[in-house]
Amino acid sequence: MNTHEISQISPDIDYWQQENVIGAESEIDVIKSWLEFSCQNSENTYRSYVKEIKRFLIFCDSVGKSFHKITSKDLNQYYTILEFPTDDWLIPDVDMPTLKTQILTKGLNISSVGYTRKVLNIFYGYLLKSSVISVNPVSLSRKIKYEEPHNHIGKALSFDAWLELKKWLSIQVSRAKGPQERSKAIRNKWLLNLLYYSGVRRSSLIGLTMDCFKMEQRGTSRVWIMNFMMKGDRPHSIFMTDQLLEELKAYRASIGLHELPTGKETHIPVIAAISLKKNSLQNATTSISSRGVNFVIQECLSKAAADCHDHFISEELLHATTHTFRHTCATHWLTLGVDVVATKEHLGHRNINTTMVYMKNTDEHRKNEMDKLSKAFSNSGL
DNA sequence: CCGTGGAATTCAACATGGGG
DNA sequence: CCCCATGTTGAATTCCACGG
Repeated sequence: MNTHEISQISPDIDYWQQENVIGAESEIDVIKSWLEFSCQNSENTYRSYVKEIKRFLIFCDSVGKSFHKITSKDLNQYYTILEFPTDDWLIPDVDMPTLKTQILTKGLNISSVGYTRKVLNIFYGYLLKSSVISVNPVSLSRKIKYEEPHNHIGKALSFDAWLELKKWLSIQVSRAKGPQERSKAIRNKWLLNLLYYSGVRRSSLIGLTMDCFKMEQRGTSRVWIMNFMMKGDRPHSIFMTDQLLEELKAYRASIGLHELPTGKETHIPVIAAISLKKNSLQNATTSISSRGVNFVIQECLSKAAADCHDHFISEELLHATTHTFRHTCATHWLTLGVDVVATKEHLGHRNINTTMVYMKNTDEHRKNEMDKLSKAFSNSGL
């Protein structure tokens, strides 16, 4: 992460005389303590914030002000630059940039400008709390309005598309030529099925070992569960469906392991990286990287789409990404009639509203529920 | 109870590096 | 020297929580 060291950004430090309670003696100090304060839980957040603050400091420099002197008018100008950069903010097509400000390849999407505003608001909020400034200029700057995407529905695969993909994955295994190709097909089939049935995020999968699968006593019955880490460093566990367990067994059998995890397999990755040198899945000890997951999935999807004769399904597959499988999991569960609370627990949402977004057609859902209720009534003679 | 501030993550284009 | 998986990083999205 040293490419993101803050100290590389702004070598000229103003004489710092702000009164503050964080003990900052320079601009860099302030930024460092802000990052430390706000990004305790996540490398990703840290990286994002550093990127934003880096770009913002270049802007501050261009208007000849230190960040604690920036006005909301300056900020409005900054938003405009980001969305509609003038030539002195754009990286030239042919030559190397001559100006320090030539950092943009194109205007940012409005949602990204909104994101920038949010991060700056967090930053200036911190400055306000630490009495470096007395008014937050961001809160007085122009609001950035944009449509929240939130159309999860469009981001899930249809039943047909998933079935097509699942079938395709199996065919790849049976048609594979040579051990290398076969290993890959087996691993890919397992990866996609795991994503679909478990609905976990890509990041939860990285570095996971077979020990994450355990049989546990829950309530009155014993169930297989899968343990992993969620967003924000939170541990989470899900109940495994029979289908997921079957896929696990199939995968383990195909690489010569015991059908079910023994509990002492911290050296066996759940999703293995297939390197060229040891071309067998059996010996693989390193987990796939996050970039690797994307690569593999993109490859599968585009090939499956090419092999598919149905134009609509083909399009669906082409537009899917890793995260699509999480959406697909949620949407399919709810459509198949799993109740919202169970789905919420499975996905690890803390707020039920998040889960509700996946409930596609409320009328259809209500109708189904009414049918269920009618049946329950008549079965119990009420 | 919902709108928004805040936090954490995924996406994708380009860069890199080691093995055959 | 090429191939392919992995790194890097700017951009875009997703999700949580809390206060009016």
